[in-house]
Amino acid sequence: MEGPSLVILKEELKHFKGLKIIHATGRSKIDKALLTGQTIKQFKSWGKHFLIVLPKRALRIHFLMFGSYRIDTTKNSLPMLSLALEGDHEINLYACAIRIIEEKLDEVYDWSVDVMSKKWDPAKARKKLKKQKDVMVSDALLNQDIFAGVGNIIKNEVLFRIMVHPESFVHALPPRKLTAMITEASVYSFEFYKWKKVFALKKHWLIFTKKKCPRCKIPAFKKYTGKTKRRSFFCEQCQVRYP
DNA sequence: CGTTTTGTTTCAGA
DNA sequence: GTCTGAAACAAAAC
Repeated sequence: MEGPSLVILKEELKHFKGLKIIHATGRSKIDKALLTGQTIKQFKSWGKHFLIVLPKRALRIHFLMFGSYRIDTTKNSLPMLSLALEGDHEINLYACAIRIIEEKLDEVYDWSVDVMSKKWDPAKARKKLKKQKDVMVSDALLNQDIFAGVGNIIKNEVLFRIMVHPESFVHALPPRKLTAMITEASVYSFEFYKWKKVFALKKHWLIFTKKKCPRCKIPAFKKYTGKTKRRSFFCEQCQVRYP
């Protein structure tokens, strides 16, 4: 689940702010006794981390690849965590990694790294990218310390939009391409968010899972690229490879 | 029905 | 120390 999906979840849950947790169950090994009786102060997100803020601590939910949730309803599988709230509400979290954060969130998270945050700082991303030696752009975009929230779909779409080959090296990008990559990581995340909300995400994919290039129509490539070895879809003709 | 995947952490071994 | 590959985790689409 990529960053924009968590922004949507935050919106879906905003009316539960201020409600007390009556009961917590599920397969997660966290100490659920720490949660009962606590009031939900806020829902936040940092990249792919979904945060349920309680008075003294926070719950950190990571949905990984296959995580999902249900609000006021259930799935057939066992939830990793189920929160029964006041007013007969419930939040069910499935196939996710859950941790309790005892530290202050501002000490744990640099909000300016989140591409969808109001505090997103492209100049900081650029500085970090300048330090990346022998790193391919397809790995750099997935680096959560630089582009928190960007996942494999966003990576592919950003690289197609800026017409850069996924196996290009960061240090070889011309300055304007580097700027475009940083800008588009944030811009496309907001478009992902907008389309996902109206269930029209796939419809707008230009290259991800596509068989041919929408621009020049030649067959698209699929390759597991970089150290992260994640799927990259690209056009060998349109997307320039910077060595 | 086996394979694949919107992801990350952990750990053994080099 | 530091890097890397594999395993672990989990669920549903194809």
